Amino acid sequence: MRLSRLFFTSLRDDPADAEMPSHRLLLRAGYIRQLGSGIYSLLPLGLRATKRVEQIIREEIDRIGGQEMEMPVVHPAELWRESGRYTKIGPEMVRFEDRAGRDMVLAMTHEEVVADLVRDIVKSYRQLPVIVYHFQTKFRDEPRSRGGLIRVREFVMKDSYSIDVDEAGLDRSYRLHYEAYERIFRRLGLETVAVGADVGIMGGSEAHEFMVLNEFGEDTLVLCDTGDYAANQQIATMRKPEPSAEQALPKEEVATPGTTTIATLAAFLGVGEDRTAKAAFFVAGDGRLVTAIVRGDFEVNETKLANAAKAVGGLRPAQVEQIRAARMEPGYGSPVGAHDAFVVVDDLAARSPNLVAGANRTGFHLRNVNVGRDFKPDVVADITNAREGDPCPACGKPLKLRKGIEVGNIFKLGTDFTVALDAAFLAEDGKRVHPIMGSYGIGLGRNLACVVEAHHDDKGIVWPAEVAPYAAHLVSIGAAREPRVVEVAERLHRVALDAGREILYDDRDESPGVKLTDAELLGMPTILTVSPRSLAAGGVEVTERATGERSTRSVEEVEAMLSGTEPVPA
RNA sequence: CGGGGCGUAGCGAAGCCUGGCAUCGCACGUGCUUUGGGAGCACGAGACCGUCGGUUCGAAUCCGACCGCCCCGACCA
Repeated sequence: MRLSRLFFTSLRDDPADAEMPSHRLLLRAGYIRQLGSGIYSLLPLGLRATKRVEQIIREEIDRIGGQEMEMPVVHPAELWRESGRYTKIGPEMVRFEDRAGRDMVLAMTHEEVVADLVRDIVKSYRQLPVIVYHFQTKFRDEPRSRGGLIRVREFVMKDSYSIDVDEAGLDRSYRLHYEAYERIFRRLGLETVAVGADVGIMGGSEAHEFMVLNEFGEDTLVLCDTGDYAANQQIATMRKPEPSAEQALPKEEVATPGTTTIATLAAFLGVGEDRTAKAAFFVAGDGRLVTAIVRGDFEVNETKLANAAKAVGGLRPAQVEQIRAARMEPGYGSPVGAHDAFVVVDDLAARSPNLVAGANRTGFHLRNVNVGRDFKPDVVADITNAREGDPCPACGKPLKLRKGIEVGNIFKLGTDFTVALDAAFLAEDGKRVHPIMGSYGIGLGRNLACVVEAHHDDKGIVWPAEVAPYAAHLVSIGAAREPRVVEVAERLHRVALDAGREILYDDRDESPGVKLTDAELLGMPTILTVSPRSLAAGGVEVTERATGERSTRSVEEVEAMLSGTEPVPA
């Protein structure tokens, strides 16, 4: 590909609103352009790199028996009503009507369509197991997109779906994907850690997220150095300290003016934060107020809380009026004397005696509050966030908190979708059975961005060979002065083309500085420089982008490399 | 949705406070020179100053509303 013809332009200056290296570099090097918030065009270079990511994924999913197909982006809303997600999912799903007034949605994911196809096609256990997958556009109207390609609203995802006869089959499909993902990320040059994760709107029983550690990551990971524990903070557990063993003392009210936070309260009373109870207020799907109580030295984990309070439905932060309606006072709140609130207490707080808790009266707290004696919890569960340094639940060593970007996920869905759509097959014993599904996603653009995050330097992108849009970047220098430069460069380009291994050829009439700088910015693994100087030195200067290592090879040698009789240097 | 910030040429910015000819660098076009690390000179093209409304003799500048984008939070497979 001649750079003079390529639909592309590089930017000399960093775009003002790009913060992450991948965003900055993909923009500057002419791989992507933004159309709107969270909506990007892939320019020719960007598409080529994405196709290479796609091909790696395709090969690895094919290898575990996946069958590629393609499902639509626009779905009849009816299908989503059948699964129950039409109402369960909020405004992140785009809904509209077609000309006939039928309700339609833009696909956020494809479990419904797969279940619908299974209902149509799978009649017998003999047809299972099956893994199907496709690369398809998803649209999710995220409340906030960010980080260039890291979090967008429209993106292409590889989503695969396993359909199995029983749990053992699902375990196998899940394991196959786990292993395929490890191979995919290794080939992409990404170091990942698989963490246990919340199942979210997918439902089901088990999920892992493959995470790349990155300071711009949106998820917090809880990791143990020994490698025996890794989980998303949303579900991470830890060993909790043993509360002091003491007798329950009589409750007493104490004036604590201006202490609306645990820190100010503990300081005012001269006690540790671990001797206080913290209240957080939410409103459940059914409108009830949910009060979460944790010890003051811990924080409420909303995912765990939502799972513990499942009985009352999804949670939203409560308004002041709603808290007061339940006879509690924000800043000085506790379930003592409250009414009509669903109370979830953390297991540690429940076991900790004589805590300081809100008196539900501005400027006052209660000493020696004891859960069970002074108020009754509806649920006692682990609802706190793991903290840096908390003991690992597996081995007791201190846990670490790290930021990560989710590059892939795998879910055990179970039979939720097949039951909802009544997709069933006849088992060996003649009984109607709902197959068990799994779903497995990898976002292409996000992975591309993560590759750049992991493979760049101060000059530009440094593509791993497997992802590079072109294996080599040929630069001609001094072409105007020396006809032989053009001759050699053109011949090398021709040779590569004829061998079906197209390279990027900078034939532009630009200064050497511009061309070399662009070559480094664009990031192909090998830079081939043809100039009067290189010809005088015996041929073509070959630079490995990753190491900066340079050597001069004869024209014939380079021709051989490009025509494939020798591997293309990488 | 809450908090903060920003919208001036393709990119990056100044001008706005204190109203009075639309400014700079890079990029772009033409010509000459130059050619191994973002070249030089000359000439040139390119902006309804995000949109709408208001104030004013006069608005990029002041006021109001709206739209868009970025960052933090909430949210999220």
